[in-house]
Amino acid sequence: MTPKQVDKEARRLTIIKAAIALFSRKGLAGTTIQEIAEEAEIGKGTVYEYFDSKDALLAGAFDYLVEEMNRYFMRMIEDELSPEKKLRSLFTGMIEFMETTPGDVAEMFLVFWAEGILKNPAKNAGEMPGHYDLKSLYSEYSGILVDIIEEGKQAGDFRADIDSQSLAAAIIGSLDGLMLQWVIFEKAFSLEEIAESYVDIVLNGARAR
Amino acid sequence: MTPKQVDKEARRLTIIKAAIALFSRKGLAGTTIQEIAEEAEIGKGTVYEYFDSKDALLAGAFDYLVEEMNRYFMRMIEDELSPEKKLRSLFTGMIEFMETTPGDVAEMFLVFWAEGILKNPAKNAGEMPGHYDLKSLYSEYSGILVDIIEEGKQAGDFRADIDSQSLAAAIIGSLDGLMLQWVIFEKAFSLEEIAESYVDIVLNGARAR
Amino acid sequence: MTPKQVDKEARRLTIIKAAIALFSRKGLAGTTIQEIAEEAEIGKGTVYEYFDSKDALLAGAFDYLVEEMNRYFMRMIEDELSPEKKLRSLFTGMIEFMETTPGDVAEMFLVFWAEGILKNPAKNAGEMPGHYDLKSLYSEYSGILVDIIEEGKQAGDFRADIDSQSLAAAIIGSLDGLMLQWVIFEKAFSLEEIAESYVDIVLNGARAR
Amino acid sequence: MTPKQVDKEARRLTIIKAAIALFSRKGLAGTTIQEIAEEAEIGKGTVYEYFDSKDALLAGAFDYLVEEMNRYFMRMIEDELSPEKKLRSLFTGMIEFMETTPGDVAEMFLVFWAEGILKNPAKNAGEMPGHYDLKSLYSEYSGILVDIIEEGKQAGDFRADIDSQSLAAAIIGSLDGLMLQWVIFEKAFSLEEIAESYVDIVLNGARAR
DNA sequence: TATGAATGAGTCTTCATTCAT
DNA sequence: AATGAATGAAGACTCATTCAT
Repeated sequence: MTPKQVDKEARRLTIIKAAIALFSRKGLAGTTIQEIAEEAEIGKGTVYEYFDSKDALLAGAFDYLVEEMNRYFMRMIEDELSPEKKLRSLFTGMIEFMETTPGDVAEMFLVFWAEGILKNPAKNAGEMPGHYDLKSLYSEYSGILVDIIEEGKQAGDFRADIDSQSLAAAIIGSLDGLMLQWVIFEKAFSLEEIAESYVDIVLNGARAR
Repeated sequence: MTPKQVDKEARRLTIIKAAIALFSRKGLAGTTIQEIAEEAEIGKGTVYEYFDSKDALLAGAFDYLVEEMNRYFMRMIEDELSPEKKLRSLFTGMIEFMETTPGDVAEMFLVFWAEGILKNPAKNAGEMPGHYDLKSLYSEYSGILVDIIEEGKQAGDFRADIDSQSLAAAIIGSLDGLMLQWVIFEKAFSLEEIAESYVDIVLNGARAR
Repeated sequence: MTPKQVDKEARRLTIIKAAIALFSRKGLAGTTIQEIAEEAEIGKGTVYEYFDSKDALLAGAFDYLVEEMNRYFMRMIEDELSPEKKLRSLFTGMIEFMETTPGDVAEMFLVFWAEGILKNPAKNAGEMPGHYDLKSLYSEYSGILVDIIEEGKQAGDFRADIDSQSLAAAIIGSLDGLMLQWVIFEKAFSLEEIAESYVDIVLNGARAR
Repeated sequence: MTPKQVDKEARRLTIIKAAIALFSRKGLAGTTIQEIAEEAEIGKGTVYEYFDSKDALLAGAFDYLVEEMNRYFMRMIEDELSPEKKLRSLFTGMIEFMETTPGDVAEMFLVFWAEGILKNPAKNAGEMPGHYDLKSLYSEYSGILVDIIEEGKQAGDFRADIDSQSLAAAIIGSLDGLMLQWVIFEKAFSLEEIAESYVDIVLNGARAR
């Protein structure tokens, strides 16, 4: 009566992880479904039982990584830390996330950037099945940062003349830019160290005195 | 040397520009040589008279854009400006460059990032004919910035305890991150405005007082 | 024999009817086993409990429809009608059969023709598991017609110089051709009406006077 | 300046003939583009230089065969023959056409019927790139026949009470049904002979006296 | 030199069939 | 007996690259 019993959620995750491992190393176009199936140790057809298309798989990988990232960041921020501490732990959290999460997270985001923007449905009119939304993601994170910065301005920690939106954008951009250089230089430098100087400069510039 | 030579150079450029127009809109994998030929109003075979392969064409586009960018930035910096002015004009120049140069420069850099890193010969052992070198580019720009920052430290404009390397990286990363958000939000915000706040924060944090 | 047996037979029929509904609408190649299972409201695997293969299922559908058709026609002919009446009721019966039987019978026959002839084991040397036999079917029906025609010749109803075989073929061909046009014109004309004129012409031509 | 010189029209025809040879033997679904390419002695990709898809190729085959058929029939009819003679030569022409034209014309029409009706755009809502139109074809031929029959009625050759539309349909249907039986019986009987009896019956039934 | 016709390697995707539960 | 998860063979189609003209 009952068919083969499988933990579909677990297998779905296996496939996503296999996909991330390969996409992050060879890009979307450079990776075949065949390879993903082999990495996940399943048959090629099975991938299609869980994802409708290669693009849907990429979207699945996006959702997975974003959720992981959220888990990390929310933890960093939710406590009773001071606004400046919160911003610092954002950097720390991001670094920890990138170093802890298996697979090359940074490279994977590169892929999300390229695919998400170049295949943006708004630009190239046409369908884009299950495509993820970078804009929402960045808006969401920006909103969180704006709140923290406003809190800091209220508390008198940050200069009152600072535009929260701009600072939020600057911080997010710094994180992205940092990550980008990290992968460009093949992770040859310590992310912690440079992030430290990085955040010092940005926060120093924002600090009221 | 001969008049023919000039002609060839012009056509080479036409092809590169056609390629940039398309790569920046649809990505490398999403663009066919056929389309590039059409955009350049030449035959498909002719593309191969000027470039050995699609990858070589991408490399050609990279070299072209980098040269254009260099022209811009060197002009911004070569004068007798103060170190801080120089750093400011770096942002200004970048924005001007992106808004002036025909084609979607920012998106094109996205492609360079993704392709240049994911197909890095160092990672994927194997030949990578005519592949460009993001590392050298970033090193070069970093070096220029370090010189400016050192000059600023010498002059007492910047805090002495600042690590020039880190600040340089931070500035470059900021530019990249800014550019990235610009394309993510479909250029809906003013690059000038946000860059202004951006550079204020960074320089404020670096300024000695 | 056992109650289970009855149940199996009923389910077999359900599957066949589901298959007919789909094959007649989308063709053999255009229909998946999955769809048939869904239409029959059973699991995909269950289809294979009743039929060894998709081809066997087509053969099953053929046998089922032919039997239904036979039931119809035999009833039309078995009585004490005159030969001409019998021939007329053949047309009537065929029309009634096509309009009464659920599913698109006419389209289904189109599928049988195409598959039965193009995959004829005699032509494409090789096994053709469970393939039905159009030739026998047509021979059988031809035989029945020949008998009726002979009877009519004996009785002086039909011209003596008529070749029974040829007339039989002509009548069967007329029915098929009529059916074909009916589906080509998407059943936009009345089958009854045209069949009436049709049979008039054929019988008029055959009638002795 | 000029590329490889090829007679594109001739090559297109070669491909169509190869396709007809294979489609008529193994059906549409049973034939691969690879096989067609081999039959035409060209590369697989070349087929796609001439036809956008397998379906477009089938449509091309349809157009080709219909044109060939038209050429035949128009020749049969255009002269100063009597209406009855014209109808007779329609049968003759069809037989000649089927026996003369290389490839299995009759089987090919079977494929056109099945594909053209089952994939009819009107039924299965959706695109149907370059699909041929059986309805138009049959309408056109019906129109021609109606004209001939009307002419015959005018001339007093045919009974006045005959419905031209119906007789036209009956004649076309007869031709189709005849053709169908011919392929069902693997062309084991003489098409000429049976057609002769066939047309005798039909025309006899239509003849005024 | 310029061209586009030819090509086949390579890929996504489908789906009939199998089989563990 | 019933099921649907797994599978891989198979095939349509794409496109970078070659090369005859």
